[in-house]
Amino acid sequence: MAKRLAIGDLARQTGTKVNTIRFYEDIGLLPEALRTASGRRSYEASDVRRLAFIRHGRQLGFSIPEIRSLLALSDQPDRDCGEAAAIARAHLADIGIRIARLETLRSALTEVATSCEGGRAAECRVIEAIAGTELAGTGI
Amino acid sequence: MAKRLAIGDLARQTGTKVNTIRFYEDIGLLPEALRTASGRRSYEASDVRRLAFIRHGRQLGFSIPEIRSLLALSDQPDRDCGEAAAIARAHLADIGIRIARLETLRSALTEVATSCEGGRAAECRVIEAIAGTELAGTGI
DNA sequence: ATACAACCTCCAGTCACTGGAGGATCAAGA
DNA sequence: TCTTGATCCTCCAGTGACTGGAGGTTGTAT
Repeated sequence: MAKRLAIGDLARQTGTKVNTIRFYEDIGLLPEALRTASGRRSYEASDVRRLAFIRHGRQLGFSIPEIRSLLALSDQPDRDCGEAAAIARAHLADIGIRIARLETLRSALTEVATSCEGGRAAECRVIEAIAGTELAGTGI
Repeated sequence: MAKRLAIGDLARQTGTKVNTIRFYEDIGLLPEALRTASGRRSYEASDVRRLAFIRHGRQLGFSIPEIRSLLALSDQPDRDCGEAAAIARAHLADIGIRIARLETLRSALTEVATSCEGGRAAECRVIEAIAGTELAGTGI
């Protein structure tokens, strides 16, 4: 039969802490794991993919409700594909905004990081640049 | 004498919530405010600048410990500012990774959205599209 | 004089985890 | 077989960075 993974294996394969996996199960992001006779959680490859997806999504700054809705996309039965497309489009708009914000942030930080020539903090342009940075309206 | 500001004025001038200002005082990011005879906090221009610095730093994604060390640097102008530049560079690297990931997600979702729109029983395998995405060389 | 906005302190809640106590179970070596 | 140490279990408390609210006081405009 297919090889099953203990929670620690799943944790190692996805770079997630064991407690976090149990937390995701608690809040319903991961389905309730099958248990061994002794009560230990037992996983398979699809759990690795789902959890990897969740972790990527979190690293990208999506909230758990947002990830829930992204996951719903692939959980959709085929007949609801139109709805899935709508969800995907809604996220696409959001992602465009996020990318734009991060690019604004990147250029601001680039200026901040490159302007320091070393030396005394009194002349440090990093601090000046942060003091003068306006990111108003970017929603960051 | 110089004009003093109430906490609400400081809040408006810096786009900060009143409770957040009190919180920053609690954790020592802002010095303990002077008080009026009736016990209300009273601020001056330097507090506006310090709080603006804190808020800008937060918008740039610096943690409170990081902001604390940036503030310490500008409070002690004789120290070396290489630390400030290092903090900024670390954030730049992180932002680069996030932008790359979001762009990957964008193209995957575009694929999902367009294939679903085709009307056929599309395969909305969002998890595989994103979970399997490896960003080589990002260290994650 | 009376509203009512703004202030005060203190505390609880949010989100997304993270860590630890206290106890059971498993796998490997002596 | 026994023992040791890693891993697992549940449950609960703590973190970071706020946010909001209760309950009470003060300032100001009419």
